[in-house]
Amino acid sequence: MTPQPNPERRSERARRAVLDAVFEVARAKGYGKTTIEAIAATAGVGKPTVYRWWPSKGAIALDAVNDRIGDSMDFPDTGDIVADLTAQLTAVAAMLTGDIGALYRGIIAEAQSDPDLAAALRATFLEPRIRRCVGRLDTAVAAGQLRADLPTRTMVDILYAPVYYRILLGAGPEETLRSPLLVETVLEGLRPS
Amino acid sequence: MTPQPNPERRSERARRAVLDAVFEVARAKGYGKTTIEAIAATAGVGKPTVYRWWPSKGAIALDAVNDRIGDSMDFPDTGDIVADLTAQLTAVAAMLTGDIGALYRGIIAEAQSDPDLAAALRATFLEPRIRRCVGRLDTAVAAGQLRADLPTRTMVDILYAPVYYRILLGAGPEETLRSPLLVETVLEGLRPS
Amino acid sequence: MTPQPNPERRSERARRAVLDAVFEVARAKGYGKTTIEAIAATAGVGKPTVYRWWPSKGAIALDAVNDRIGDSMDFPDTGDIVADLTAQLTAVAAMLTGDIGALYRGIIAEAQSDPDLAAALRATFLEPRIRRCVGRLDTAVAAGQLRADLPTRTMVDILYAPVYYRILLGAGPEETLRSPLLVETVLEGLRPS
Amino acid sequence: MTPQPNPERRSERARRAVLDAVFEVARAKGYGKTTIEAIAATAGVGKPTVYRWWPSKGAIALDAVNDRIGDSMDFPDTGDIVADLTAQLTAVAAMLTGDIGALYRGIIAEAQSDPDLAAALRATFLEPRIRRCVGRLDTAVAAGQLRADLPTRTMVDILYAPVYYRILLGAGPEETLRSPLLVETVLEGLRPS
DNA sequence: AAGTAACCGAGACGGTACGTCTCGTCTTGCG
DNA sequence: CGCAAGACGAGACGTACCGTCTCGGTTACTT
Repeated sequence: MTPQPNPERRSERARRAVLDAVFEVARAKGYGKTTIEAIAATAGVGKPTVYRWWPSKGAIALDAVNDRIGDSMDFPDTGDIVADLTAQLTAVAAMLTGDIGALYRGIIAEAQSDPDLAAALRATFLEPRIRRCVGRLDTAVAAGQLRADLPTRTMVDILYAPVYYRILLGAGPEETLRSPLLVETVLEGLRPS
Repeated sequence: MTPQPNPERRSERARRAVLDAVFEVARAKGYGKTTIEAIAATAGVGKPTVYRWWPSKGAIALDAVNDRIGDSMDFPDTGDIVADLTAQLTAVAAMLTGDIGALYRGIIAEAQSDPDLAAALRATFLEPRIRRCVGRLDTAVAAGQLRADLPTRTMVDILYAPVYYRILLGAGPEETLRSPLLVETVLEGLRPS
Repeated sequence: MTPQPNPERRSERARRAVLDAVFEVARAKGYGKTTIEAIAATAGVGKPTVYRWWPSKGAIALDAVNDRIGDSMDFPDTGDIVADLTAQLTAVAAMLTGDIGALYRGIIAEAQSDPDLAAALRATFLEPRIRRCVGRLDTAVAAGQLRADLPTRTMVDILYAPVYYRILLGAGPEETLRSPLLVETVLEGLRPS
Repeated sequence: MTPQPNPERRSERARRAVLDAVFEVARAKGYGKTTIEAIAATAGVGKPTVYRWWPSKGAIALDAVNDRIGDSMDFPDTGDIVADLTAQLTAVAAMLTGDIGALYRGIIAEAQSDPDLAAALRATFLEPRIRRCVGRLDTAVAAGQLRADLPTRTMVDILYAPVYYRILLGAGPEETLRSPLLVETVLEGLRPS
């Protein structure tokens, strides 16, 4: 979609170095004060190399987050939807308060005024995870564990929303991790009647 | 806390001009590309005047938003908690998708890497409104309209979270305004058992 | 002519620092490898300050040369045109082989593909000096020391040309300073018949 | 001297394409804005091929000028030294104001801060031509047409200098082509007494 | 005729400097 | 003494070229 140079000749070494560097710089100075200049310097890479492959700092960070998370946040399926959701949301909340979360919150912030980044965030990060969650919830609905008269997509929103809300609006980690309580409460509204 | 010059001699004209200018510039170029330089120029005000009274762009925007909203988003109390919450959340969602919302989302974004701004956002904007909401919910709990075994503070989080979540993670306006459905669903979980 | 900011508010400190820095950097690394970046850094001045007042490296160098030479190369008038010209041309040749000359040759080089700089070089440096030389030659013509059937302007060209020729085409200093012999020879052709 | 690859295997096609390209690019954008990148692209040649055979842009241009001029500027010998010099200098002045001249002036400019290029310019271009001129002048001296008490090498300097001087210091073409007058005047000083 | 060496095109790379933009501070009159 | 105006030091921005370095591919010699 974006007109890039020949990706076959791309240097894997440089790609790795940049993705690692964005974490390192963000840890040292905070995401807001992270500059592409510093990322390039830390990675031992020329600035044009960075700009050749990524359109913005946020795009680098998104790549780095995706790369680091990989499939490690896959959705569990033990048959118990409450336990699965609690486990998953706790993992997400933990992620959001760690190193990766610092980057991730920066990405969301930057996406507020960068539509391309917002689209990439949805397409490469949110949608796949939402879809997997939707799949798990569909199973639960089929098993009669959740009400059937509400789109599972909407359920996902209701479940994840509090976690993001608390992180982005500044709740401390301890509060965030009360999420088990949240899950149970929200699930009250999702029980089959 | 911040060492400012004598506020009694402050020019009200300059204050008004700056608060109006931040809206005008943000509307014209987007919050992300709004610079203090442009705000000062549009306001017909010297840059030092801006820096004398506000520590950052976000602080100006927060002042402007607070100034413009005033008490207009006060919480209704018709006795019907469902109607009141629906009305209030719809109003919030509408605000977040308009001119003010653009600024507001910018403030939240900037607060991700500016702790001072995050604190100011909580202290001058969120907390007062949350407290008013908590008050209304306490009344509803007392009236037996809501379950009593959950802190009303947590209820507020669960109710508002989906609105913010959808706005900040890029749902379109149409989706956002499905919030009445959300409210009802969430309230299912808050009903007294 | 060039639209600059208000020159009254210009910082004399910054101006001096830049003019000195161009000499220092050129001495250290050669004019060709002198960058505006290095000039600004050496001067302890921001790059925009440099670009605010000068359009190019050559323009800075030209200012610096003019500033340093000042009136020190004024034309002598002892009544003896041969002695005066010899003195003057020797001084020019000496200048061209020293620190100032290194810069000056760089300016001439840069002017080859920068018409604005070429114009500035003629207007602020060459023309005033040529005019003073013409004045001296006119006196000599009036005194019958030089032929009257040749424009004194052309005489100036013929007299100065060999000095520049040797410097720019790479003659060493020793050769250049044979200029007394050159002057005498050229003057043979300028004697009244 | 410079360690090059086996010249026997050199691609004549690439050589020609580069020498032609430097003219084309310089005509289109001016010598100063001519880049090796553009030369290679215009020539349809890889950058390493250029760098393999030439150390700098100036070296390419010098090769191109030498290649294009060839022997076409050979010195005439009609027996009349005044006519021969006038013809020759007029031809040089004409060359210097044309396409080749634009390149040539660029080479001289670049040579001011590139000693290798300066040396190559003298060795491959200037010296052979000066030597041929010296030969012609020696003949004239022997024929009693020129004074014998001045090294003919110096005479060459005095004769060519005004042409270069006017071109390099920015005199317009019309002035430059007054060179016949110059020649006569200068020759006054070279006549046998 | 096959093998092989080296030049070729293409173009990504680590860099440097460019000229611009915006920051937040400092300086200078004006009211 | 706060104000407008705006120059300043600082430094990141995104771009253009630099000169180097792989890559395959294509000659053109060697065996």
